[in-house]
Order: sequence, then structure tokens, then C-alpha cells
Amino acid sequence: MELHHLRHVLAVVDHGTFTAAAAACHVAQPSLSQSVRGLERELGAELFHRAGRRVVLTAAGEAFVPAARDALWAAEEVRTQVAAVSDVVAGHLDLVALPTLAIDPVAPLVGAFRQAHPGVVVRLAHPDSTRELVERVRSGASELGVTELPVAEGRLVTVTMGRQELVAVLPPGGRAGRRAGAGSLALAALAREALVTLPVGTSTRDALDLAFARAGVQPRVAVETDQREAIVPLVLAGAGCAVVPRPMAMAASGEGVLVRSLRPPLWRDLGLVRRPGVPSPAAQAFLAIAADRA
Amino acid sequence: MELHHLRHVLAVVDHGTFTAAAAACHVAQPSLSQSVRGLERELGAELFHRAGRRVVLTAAGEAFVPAARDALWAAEEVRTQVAAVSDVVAGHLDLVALPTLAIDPVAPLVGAFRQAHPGVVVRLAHPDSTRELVERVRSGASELGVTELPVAEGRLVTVTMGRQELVAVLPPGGRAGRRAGAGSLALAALAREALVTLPVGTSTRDALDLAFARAGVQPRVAVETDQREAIVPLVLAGAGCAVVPRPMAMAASGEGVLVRSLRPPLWRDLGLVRRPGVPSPAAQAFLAIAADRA
DNA sequence: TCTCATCGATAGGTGTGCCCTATGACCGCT
DNA sequence: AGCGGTCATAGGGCACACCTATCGATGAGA
Repeated sequence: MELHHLRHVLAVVDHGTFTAAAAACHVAQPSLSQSVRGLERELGAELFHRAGRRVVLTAAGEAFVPAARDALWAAEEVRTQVAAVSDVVAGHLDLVALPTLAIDPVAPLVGAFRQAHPGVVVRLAHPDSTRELVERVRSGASELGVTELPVAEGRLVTVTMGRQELVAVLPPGGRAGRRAGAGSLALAALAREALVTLPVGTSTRDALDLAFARAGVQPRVAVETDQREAIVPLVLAGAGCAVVPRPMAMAASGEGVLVRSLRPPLWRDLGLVRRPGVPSPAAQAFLAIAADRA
Repeated sequence: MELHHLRHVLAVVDHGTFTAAAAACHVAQPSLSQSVRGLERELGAELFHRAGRRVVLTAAGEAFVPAARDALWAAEEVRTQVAAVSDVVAGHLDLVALPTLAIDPVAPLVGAFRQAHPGVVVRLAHPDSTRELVERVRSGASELGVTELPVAEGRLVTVTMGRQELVAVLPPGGRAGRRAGAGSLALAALAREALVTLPVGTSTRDALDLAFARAGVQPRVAVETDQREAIVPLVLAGAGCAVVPRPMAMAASGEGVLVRSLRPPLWRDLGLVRRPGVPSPAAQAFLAIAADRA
């Protein structure tokens, strides 16, 4: 039993004759006769009384018709559901973003996307590392990844999204804050302070370590945690200084921490990665929004 | 889009790989790949991320799967509905019977059929004439016809069902009743009485006219009506005598009319007519019940 | 890091099955 | 009784789906 069988029988019901139904189905009349006959054989029941000039539904046919209409409607619903995803009015968009990028730039991008496409659910995964982020994108578990560039995976397509400054957040009234004044803070000076930082392997920590190495100094790690929510409270409590993306630092400045640029400035390039090929409509829409913001 | 496309995609979802899905569908792996690829082209959306060794559903695929399951379930429901009719547990049986035969033998037959097949609705049509009855059966509007034999339509299959006696019903205390006593009533004597009868063209009336003609007498028609329910009340009210099937007469005798056999006795052969070919399961069941009762 | 096993995609050949045209049988209408 | 129309059947042709063989890619294991 295939859908065209159902279509053929319903065409006969709706048009009254095999001939008219064949025309409506764009097939020859004998083809439609054979199609219906084959379905009747498969079902083991005649659907029509063939009474010369007119065809009349049998009891089996009466039972068949509404069920067949349901089935065809359900099949059409399949198209509708898929089309809704294609039209970015339903479905979901799987994103993965480095946790430090969740506040910026991911949050405003997702907000704009949701405004434009309220029917599409955004699923945002938080990888433990850039390696896991890349793996999720490459396997298709997530369609777009927001990460630091460059990524060590040549098979993925990369879209740059500008750069983000990493700045120091200092406890109010501390030595570092007094020394830096309202200006910037030398890396060497930061290296003398107790540091609250993420574990090795996270992108922010690795960028920071690289900067210290280039400056020829050794940081003093005081607290190492993978709980990002704890960093600002730890700084406020005087546990040490930290280095975070500027958007995150600005949000925390309202809580009392001091924000200082580093000297030399510490930047990192951000971008989107995706699998090669044509992205889904939802991903295309997200990419367009990201391009507009850049 | 055809049902096997849906089956193929769901097999991939359920088995995790194209290879396993192909085995489950009893097709080669490249065939299933092409089938899925073709459906994706038709829908204009990829359903799977092909990530090397593993396949992952896209957002469109996620939307596709439940809808496709619904559609396949609906298609299976088509089979179920038709099978229910074939198993005589659902659907309907279209009968047509001469009105004078509705009390007997149709009523007890339908009763027995309904006892055996409570899920099957019996639709009993009342034709105005044997010609209309035959036409309904021949066109398929009704599947079985209960009628007087023989029928003037050689293309229908006839099954005899025994014969039925036509008897006189007389008003209590009337002249005819006294003359007949407890025995039978000669046709010639009935011809002298006022008659309550159906219009010409009905089978009972035509049988009666034929009997009078053979006896060489002319009936005196007093009331001619196509309202069968009025006949017994008319007789009771003294409007005249009537000739009706014995089962109907026996039912009316409880209301006070006298019942007398005719001399010579007046019989008519009863039977079922149907279209040639294999009857529906419901009709077969009804025919079996009718054969048992004969 | 190299090899191997496995998976999906592609290419090319083949057969089944569907569709078409032509024709026949039958019915109903005029 | 002739005619138009309907459905069924027969037979040829072509498209499509299927199959085998092979390749490229990937991930696991040595």
C-alpha cells in the first residue's frame, strides 16, 4: 500500500468515475483501474461495486475512505512540519558556545534571533573545552559554534565575528587598583597579584597563560575554579584579581569591582564555526544576524 | 512522497545507521541512501547530518519523525478499518426487501444476523416495487434483495428461501367470515367481498390479481392504498377484506381480524437476489443465516 | 602514527513494474 | 437499434528502483 493508491481511490470517490479520476490524477484510465484493483487485492476486499456505468462504494470502501483521508492528511502534515522548519517558523537551532562567550556576543545574538523567529527554539550547549565544541559541531550535534579563533579543525567553515578584549577585574581598595589608577594595568603588575582563574584547558585561561609567557612573567594563581559564576564574587571578597571578557567585566562593575585594561591589551578573535555545506534555514538566519552585528 | 520513503527514514532513525536500516527494510544500503536522498530533495530539506560514521537528525528531521510515524500509523489504520469490515465486526450490510416481507422473513433474519455480528449496521431499504428492488441490487446500492421469485433479471443470482402463503383477513362478524366458518375461503367468495388492497404494481397485488384471473372471477376493489399500515385497521373498521402474507395476518389476528386460507391456496416463492461474484463477508454471513433457516 | 574495519556515497548495469495506447465488452440513453 | 461512454484487458515500452562493485572517509586499535 502506497500513498498513490489512496489518492487514486479517493479520486474515484470524489469524481464518481474511474475516467474522471484518472484525468484528475494525470494518469491514463487503465493505469488507475490497475492501481485500484491491485490495492483491492492487497487489502483482500473490493472497495467498489462495478455496476456498469457507475461505481458504488462497498461497505469496505465506506470504511476505507475516511481512514485514507486521514492518512493522506497525515502525510501532508509531514510536509507542513518540515516546511515550517525550513521557513524558520518552527523547529530548533542547536548552538554551542564557549561559556565565557555566553554573555557576549551570544546572548544578544540569540535575543535578536528569537525576536525574528519566535517559533524556533534555540538550544545552547555549553562545552567544557574548545575541543568538545569543535567535536559537537563536526558531528552535527550542534549546527553552529561560537568560539575563539582560530580553531584547530580545517574541515569546518569559520566566520569571523570581530574581537573581544580581556580585561582585569580588581577588588575595590586593593593594591593593584591603587597602582593602576584609572588607566591600564601592566601584565607584570598583574602577575604580582593573586589570581582567580579558570582551570588550564579553558580558552580564557590558555589565552591568559600565553600572554603572561610572552611578557616573560609567571602568574600567581590563588584560586582555580571551573565555576564561572564564582569568579566575580571571589574578586569582590578579596580572594584575588581575575581576567575576564570586557562585557562580563562591565556587568560586574555595577557590583563594585574595578575594571582595568591590560598593558599590552589582551584581545582574542571570536567567530562562528559550522560544517561545510548549506546550513539549515535557521542557521542561515542566525548567521545573517551575526553578520549584521559585526 | 510515498509511504516507503517514510518507512526508510524511520528505519534509519530507529537503527542508527543506513546500513542497519537497509537490512531491516530488506533493501541494499545504496538503495536506501538514494531513497532518503530523493525524499530530502523533494522536501527541500536535509533530514540527517551525515557526520562520517554516524548520522544525526537535523532540526527538519526532528520535525519529520513524529509526523511520519503518525502518517504510517494512519495508513495502517486504513488496513485495520477494511479488515474490520472483512471480518464482519464493523461496517454495514445493505439490504432491500419488499415491504410485505419486512415482517417475515426479513425481521427474524436481521435479528439473527445482528446477534451474530453486533458491530455491523444493517441498512434496510424499502423499494416501491420489485423493479426498484432489482435495480438497487443490480446497481450495488443494496447488496442483497429479499423478494418474490422469480425476478425478471437474469443477470442476478437467485437463492430460494421457501414459500409464503397469502391468506385472507376478514372483519369479525362479516358475511365472509360466517360463510367460511373455520375452514378456507374460496377465491370466488372473496371476489364478492369488498377488497382493501395495495395499488397495481406491488407484488402482493399482482399475485392476487393473477389468482383471481385464473379462477375466472373479477375482484371488487373497495379501497386501494399504498399505506400498508392502514390495511389491518381498514379491515377491522369494516371497510372490506384483504389478502396479506400469513405471518402478517397472524400478527393482526390478535387485534381481532379473522384469518382464513384461500381455496385454492395462494402461495408465493420467496428468495434472495444478489449480484454475481463473491459477496462481501457480511453478505456471506447473512446468506448463511438465511440458508440455515430454510 | 599506521593500519584496518566499517560506514555512507557513487557508478554502472539490470530487471521489475508501472504507465501508456489500443481494443474489447458492456451499459444506458436516445 | 445505434451510439456515446465507461471500465476491463492485452501488450509494448520506458522509467525507476534496485543491486553489485567500488571509492572515500572516518574512527578505533595496535
